[in-house]
Amino acid sequence: MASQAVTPQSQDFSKWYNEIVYKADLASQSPVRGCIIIKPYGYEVWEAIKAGLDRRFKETGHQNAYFPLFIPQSYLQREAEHVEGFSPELAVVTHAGGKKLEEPYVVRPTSETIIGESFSQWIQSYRDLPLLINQWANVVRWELRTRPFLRTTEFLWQEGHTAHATAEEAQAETMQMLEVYAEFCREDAAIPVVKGQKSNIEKFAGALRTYSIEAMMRDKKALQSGTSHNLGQNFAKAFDIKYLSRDNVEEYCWTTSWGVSTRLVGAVVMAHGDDQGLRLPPKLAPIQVVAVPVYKNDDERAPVLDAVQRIVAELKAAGIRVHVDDRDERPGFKFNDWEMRGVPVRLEIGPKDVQNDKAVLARRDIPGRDGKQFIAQAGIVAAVRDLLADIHDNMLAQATTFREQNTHEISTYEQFQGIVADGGWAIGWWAGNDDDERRVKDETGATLRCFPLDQPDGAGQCFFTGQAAERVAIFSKAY
RNA sequence: CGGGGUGUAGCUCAGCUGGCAGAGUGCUGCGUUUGGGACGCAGAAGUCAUCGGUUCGAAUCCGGUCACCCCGACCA
Repeated sequence: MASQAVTPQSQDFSKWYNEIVYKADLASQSPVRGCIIIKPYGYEVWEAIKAGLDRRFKETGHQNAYFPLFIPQSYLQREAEHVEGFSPELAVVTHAGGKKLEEPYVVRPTSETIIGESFSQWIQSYRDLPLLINQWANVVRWELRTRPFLRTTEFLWQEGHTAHATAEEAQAETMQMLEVYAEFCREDAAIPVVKGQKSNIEKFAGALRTYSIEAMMRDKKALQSGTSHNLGQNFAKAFDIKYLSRDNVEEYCWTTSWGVSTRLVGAVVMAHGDDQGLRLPPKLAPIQVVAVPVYKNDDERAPVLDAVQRIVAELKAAGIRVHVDDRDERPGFKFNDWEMRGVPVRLEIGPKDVQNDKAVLARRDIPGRDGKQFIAQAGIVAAVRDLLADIHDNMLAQATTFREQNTHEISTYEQFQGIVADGGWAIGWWAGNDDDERRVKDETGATLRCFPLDQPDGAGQCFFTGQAAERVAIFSKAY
């Protein structure tokens, strides 16, 4: 049951976020430290995310498979950077079946190693390439600090793993999947993202290059919402992933990996939510339209419910996800309750509407009277369909405007510090090295989110070192 | 792993100068209500984190343990 008011975003954003997660019934706390229980309503949002992505993966030629949860510890050690990056956050199984294991198993933090081992067996010839695999799975990373959906010890995700004959093909795949993520965020989640390349410090342990999509949350912080890695030949060499070329020469493959997780649920909450609660983009909303019947007494009840059932049947037949709230509560309570849960459209039908063959549609993205329209019952399916499309467009536009208003070009470190202190993204020319990047982080709390793929023409002067710079970077506080 | 805090009803918490286990909210039932968070009446609900100690008597005082939260460190 969603209940009463929520802490305003402006007062305490973290508190607001936590309350939304629980009050909108997305998740509940679990007995296990750092883990959450994803409740049916939250899981349905994840299922919609999965469906949207899975369709796109298939359309781009990928197939799903499933690899073991347990990975022999020695596998991780085969790629030097990889093991160094992950060892602090591994959960290791040392005992099983009442006995100490000969070799411990690591609970997968990601599957490059065990999938690489398989790839080395599956791939013999250039004819076996490219190999395009995806896995939907759970992974475990023993994080010290967790937050529901954003960073949990166990989480659900997908990890794509591909092998290619050439460096160019691997790079093309890396960029293609980054675009798939960006397109999904825009078209299904109504979240605008910046595609960019990660700095050396932030790149994936074992990758040649890491790319990410970065989204701005309502508190102006950045959330890395998806990553795509060009792994070069690092894992191919560590796992002996080789093929015989057309010229009968043995060559190492070029591999990629890419993933998004249940963190996306958190992204949806923090990119769209307001002080009334969650706001779900129509394509991901488990319930797109909630029908609330309104009546004063038993005489009014029957005809109102008849009309509701008739309209709901029409909407369902048109493939719209509808729910009738026939609980014995007052309408006002239901309005607030469904707003907390983020349902995009509310359909109200009362005695007056039945009399006039009308209905009321209220949209979640525009509060109050301005978001209400009185329409004829005939043609309601088309009206709802148009409204859902319009809500998506409007939510995307709102989020885009918000991001633009809070992204600032800077050319000096002083300006930079001002922007970071006020919240928001700072974008400027950057030529610093790893140490410079760490210093900026230590001094301001902001990290280099990415070098955007869309770069301005020409060159400039680094706002930190004063050196000539070829690229601009986005810096921000991040989750 | 360092510093601080909290464990009492499903949830939020009061009770802590030792003396019958409490409130708000939620839940169940009945009735009145119903176009923006209604109200009345009746009810169910607890190993007061845990183990030990002091005491005639412990939610309350003392000690140990465990768990969780916040800040820091850590972090695809």
